[in-house]
Amino acid sequence: MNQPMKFSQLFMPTLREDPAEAEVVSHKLMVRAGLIRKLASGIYSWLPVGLRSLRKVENIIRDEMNRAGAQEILMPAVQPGDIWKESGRWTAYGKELLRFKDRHDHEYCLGPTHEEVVTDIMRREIRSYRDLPVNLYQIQQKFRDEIRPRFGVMRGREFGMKDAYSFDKDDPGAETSYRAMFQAYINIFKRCGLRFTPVEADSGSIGGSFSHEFMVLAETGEDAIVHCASCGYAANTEKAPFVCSAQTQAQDLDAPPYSKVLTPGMHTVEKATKFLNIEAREMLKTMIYKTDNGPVAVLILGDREVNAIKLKKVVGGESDPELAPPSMVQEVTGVPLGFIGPVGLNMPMLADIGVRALGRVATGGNEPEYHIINVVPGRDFSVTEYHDLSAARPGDLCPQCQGTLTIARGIEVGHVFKLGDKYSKAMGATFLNAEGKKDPIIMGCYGIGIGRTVAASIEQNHDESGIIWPMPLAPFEVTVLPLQAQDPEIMAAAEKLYQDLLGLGVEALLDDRDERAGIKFKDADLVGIPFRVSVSRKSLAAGQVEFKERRSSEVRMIPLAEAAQTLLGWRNDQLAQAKA
RNA sequence: CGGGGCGUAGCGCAGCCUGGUCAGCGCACCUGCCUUGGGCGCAGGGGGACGGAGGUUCAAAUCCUCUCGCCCCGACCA
Repeated sequence: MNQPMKFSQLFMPTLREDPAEAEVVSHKLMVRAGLIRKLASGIYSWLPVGLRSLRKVENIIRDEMNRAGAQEILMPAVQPGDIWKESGRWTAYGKELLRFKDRHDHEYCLGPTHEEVVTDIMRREIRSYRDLPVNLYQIQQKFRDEIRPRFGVMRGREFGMKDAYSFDKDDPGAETSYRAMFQAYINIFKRCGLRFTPVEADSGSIGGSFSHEFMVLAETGEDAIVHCASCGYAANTEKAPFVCSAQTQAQDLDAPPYSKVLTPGMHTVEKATKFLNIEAREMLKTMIYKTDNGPVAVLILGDREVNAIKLKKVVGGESDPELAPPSMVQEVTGVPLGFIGPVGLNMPMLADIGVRALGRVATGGNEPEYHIINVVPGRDFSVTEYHDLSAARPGDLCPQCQGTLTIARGIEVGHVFKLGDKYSKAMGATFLNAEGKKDPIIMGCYGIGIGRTVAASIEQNHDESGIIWPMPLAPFEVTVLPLQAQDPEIMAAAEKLYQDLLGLGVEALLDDRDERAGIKFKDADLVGIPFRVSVSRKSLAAGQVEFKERRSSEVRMIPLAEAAQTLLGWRNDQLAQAKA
């Protein structure tokens, strides 16, 4: 890693202006500072300086993964379609899976993830419970044909990822593996100098959640997370349980019989509630979803949105439930979009728990151009089951402490997930337990987006002048600037300091270009090297060099003779601090 | 997949509506002088034939058609 590097030889094409195509700071700065270049939409090359930071993230990950007992492997990027058919994902995965055929017309895909491949490895080799547990990981390029690549390396199609897979003989073992990875992730992101929070990504099943996302808090994050200030609870908005703020009410037995109201053209909650002069939450909307187990009706409060992930958990199946297209709605219910209601609807009806909080509601009339009012759940229709089906949102109650949830944005840099026996069962990865009986291996998977972690770090650490690397990710730790490069004395002093730093194991960059001081300063700021040391006529006359910290802008003079040693100490302080 | 925008020199852009010395500006690059602690100044210079294909026209960067690429927004909450 500590390759000597002089600026005059370094391939680091910096740009004075923002690239036209970049939207977010990290993308702009990564291009401007010469870390990356685009080849095609969502496909990037990493140039030397960017690669150095990328490698640092990788090495921190390796270090922590190895320490947690995982072993590194490398699996193929190209995978045969067969194993995907075995797992059932050949059809379930959707368009993000880039498929193609080889010359023999055999089907292949570019791996978006590697559950199938590792499971295949393990099913061939694992015989006995004595062979378990095992945890394997790799750092490799993945390909997902994203609908809309965005934000540079943050949501690319090809991207570097660390993925680990744990194999255990039973649930307690899998839980232990999960916890070890969870802790390793905390260590990793801490060492990367990120401000992050692990977030529950599963709607808390009994015995705790076994899916967490590691979110880096940033304005430009693509994910919304809900957060409770009072107890620290955090969860992905898509997955957070919805705690109904109102108490469950008894049926409103005083309600008059329901009655039809002509509501021509009022096919949205907004229009209908306005027309009926009621609040959106007093309206029950009926959504028809297409699921692997057939169409279902989902009943939910008018001001809420269905969370497809929660729904999937209830209905089961491989693929995500999708909202039924209008034609299908008509076909299944006999009613056009916008007027469906639970009364007289003959199909499975799942209701959100929020519905229970209402004694009487208005709903679609189940007849074109009609709504009905004074509908009492339980009296006028009965639902198949009540479930938590709506997406959480700010203002909801915290599921842990009854505090109020607020919303924040985050970048998902890591995800730990207990898979259970999904793949091992489907692909026949079994072992003989102590009783000599066959059991499926219990798996877990654990991913980290590497390039995304680099981008997230920049998103969190920058100013108007450029990147501000945290020491552990910095492509170079110190840059030495001879301000008058033509002056042999200055150049010699700078060169000596540079060599001394290298000798001490400090990653130094010597800006030996014959450029004006301003240009060197600008580039140093742009690239974000944490420590800058200037050697000039003025400073040299006093036997000193000028030190400037990128982050704090703090400037101080240090004696030239002790400079290397001093910088080493400060650098070590910062590295140690990141670990603590 | 739907909507919108863009493609002119390495980068950032103007020109297009109202076809005809419009191929131009800033930065970068090259040469020389100068300057030397925050992208310095002056002078000179090289580089593109306007994403691609086809068409209209006496004439096309400019108008039309197709095509490729890139970017943004949206993707059905009944």
